[in-house]
Amino acid sequence: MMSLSPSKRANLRDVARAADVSVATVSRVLNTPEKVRKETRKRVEEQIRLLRFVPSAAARAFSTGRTRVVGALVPTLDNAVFARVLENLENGLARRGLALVVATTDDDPIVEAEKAQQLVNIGAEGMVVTGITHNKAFTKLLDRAELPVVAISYYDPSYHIPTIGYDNRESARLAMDHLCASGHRKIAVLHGPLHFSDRTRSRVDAIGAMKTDAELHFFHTDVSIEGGVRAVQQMLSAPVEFDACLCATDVIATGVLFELQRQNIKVPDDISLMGLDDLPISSFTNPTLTSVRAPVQQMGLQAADALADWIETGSRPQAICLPVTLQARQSTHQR
Amino acid sequence: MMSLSPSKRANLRDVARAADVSVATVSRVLNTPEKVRKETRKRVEEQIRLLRFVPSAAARAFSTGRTRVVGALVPTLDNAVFARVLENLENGLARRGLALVVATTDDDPIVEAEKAQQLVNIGAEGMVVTGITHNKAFTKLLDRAELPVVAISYYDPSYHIPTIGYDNRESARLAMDHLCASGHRKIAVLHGPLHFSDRTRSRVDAIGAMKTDAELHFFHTDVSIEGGVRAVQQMLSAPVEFDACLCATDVIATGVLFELQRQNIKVPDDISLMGLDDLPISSFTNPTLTSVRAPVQQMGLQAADALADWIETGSRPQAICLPVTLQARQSTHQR
DNA sequence: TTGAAAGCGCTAACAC
DNA sequence: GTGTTAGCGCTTTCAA
Repeated sequence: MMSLSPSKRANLRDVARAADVSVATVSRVLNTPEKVRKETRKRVEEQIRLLRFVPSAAARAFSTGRTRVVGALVPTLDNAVFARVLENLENGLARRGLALVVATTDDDPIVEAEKAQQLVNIGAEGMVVTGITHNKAFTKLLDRAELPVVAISYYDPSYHIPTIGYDNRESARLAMDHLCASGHRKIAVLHGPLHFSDRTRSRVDAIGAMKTDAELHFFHTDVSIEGGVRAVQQMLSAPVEFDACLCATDVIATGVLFELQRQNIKVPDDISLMGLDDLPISSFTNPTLTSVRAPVQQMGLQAADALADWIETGSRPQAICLPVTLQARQSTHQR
Repeated sequence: MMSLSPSKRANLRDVARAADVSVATVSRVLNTPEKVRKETRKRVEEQIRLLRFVPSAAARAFSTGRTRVVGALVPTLDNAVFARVLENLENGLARRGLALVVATTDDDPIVEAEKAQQLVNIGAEGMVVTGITHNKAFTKLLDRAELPVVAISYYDPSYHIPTIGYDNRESARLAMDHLCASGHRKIAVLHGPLHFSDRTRSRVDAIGAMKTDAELHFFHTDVSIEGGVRAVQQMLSAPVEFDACLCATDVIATGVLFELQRQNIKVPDDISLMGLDDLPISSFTNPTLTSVRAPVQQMGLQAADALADWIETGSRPQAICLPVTLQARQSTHQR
């Protein structure tokens, strides 16, 4: 049997006509099959197959007002910590029947605002953003669109968007406490760009604000293994002999470790090294890397649930602060 | 001035009414502002602001038939190689005004088929899938939906979906050639699950099919750093003294390197080590890790362009085979 | 259990 | 440059 308009995709009406039922019935077969008499249903399903009918998602979204899509704005996927967050966000959202659109911002608020606009344009029902540093255009957009939005990787209960994250300052403090308690007094702090990343800023600020008799020197580099490698040059050419190096992320710390080893500088004998975030790799380097664990898995899942609840019930979630925990390993030791 | 129906979001008609123009004019202000007289436009824009009007993405998608969303099915984000592919896919698609929905499959064809259905349900205009191993439900779905779909990370010009990737067999062969040419004769091959990943299968098959007088032993483990760590135990408890270890991915090789070092086994003096994929980390380990580069960045960008072209022009792309290149580094040497 | 019909909010063809 | 209007394909009352 041939279709009469061979080039066009079949729609509900075509199926209804072919099965000799109303469009309402076809719609029911699709959405609430149990409400349709078995014979009728069979007949409709048969025609659906024959006509290769695929319901139009756009029409459906239009009719129901739901796209089942939410967006996530993250700085990059090229850092394992965000990739892991996303993996868990996606899993959590999928369970709730929501699809995840990923947009990378490179930690640039302007790009972020643009991509956020795109997310609104495609009809995202909610959004996950990273941190609490956003520009005016972004804030305005959210305000207009009135979307459920949660901010992750940061905790600030007073922020106008619910934050579901952890205390970056606390994370840095735990690290410093660990280093100071084990007798380190000359500490190099290596971190990524401060300008756009509030995570980095919080960590570095917290370190600077601590009352300690340790001598602190701050070095700035890229957030990448290579960034860590390069930072070692800076650190070694400083007029100080450091007994510890604290990196604002494990990614940098990994690079530092590799470069120190390459230069035959022993960790932790010559210098203690620690990172923040606790990536999976940190458990396996030689020496294993002391770090402070950021609860990315929980964070991804809880953000997914909170956002899904918000979208479904309209009730705005409370901010959540997940605990960070020191993971003392071999790369630091008593001085 | 108060809205008369305070609880409902304004639509085009409301704005038109308020600005005393027709809906068409408002639509033009939104889509082709240059076609509207400046004064009129100002008036409309004013009302858009006042009424906090946000165009309905769903209605727009319905009307134009375009969602501007494409989906990507990848095994996981917890492997840097896929995270990098996605990063580049997203960048490439964003340039073309397309948003990327990410769905992870865990390399399970059943999950893949389900998530593909979800992608169709949300109205994806196209899809990127990983590899060419898919189940019946998946194939049927694509057949029905008639979506533009490209397969990445694999090259097979005869496959029914255009592949944009690289030759996994060639990649493995380059590695083996390198090892054999430098005199290695007892080679341990470490790889992830064969069942679902055609990339792994191709690599392992190609190695097995080579004419070589080297003695090959195959070991199976998880695709993770920890998997590499554990595989070392297996390898060492085999009744053979290996002079080389070839890992089907750098992720595993990284774990192997760490564990060998921990056990004080020297790479490459005691055993040569190499991986496949060439992750960024491989350039910085000690010793640096010999690998074969998979062109993930190019692949992501080219897949994005090919898919965007296909969606826009309807012309199906040709398969593309990107070159893989040996990156000889310190972890392998002449025997 | 099924059908008729009223939208949902926008775009675009056409008329003025 | 601007207005009128006919859809787009589905869901969802309300009646029968």
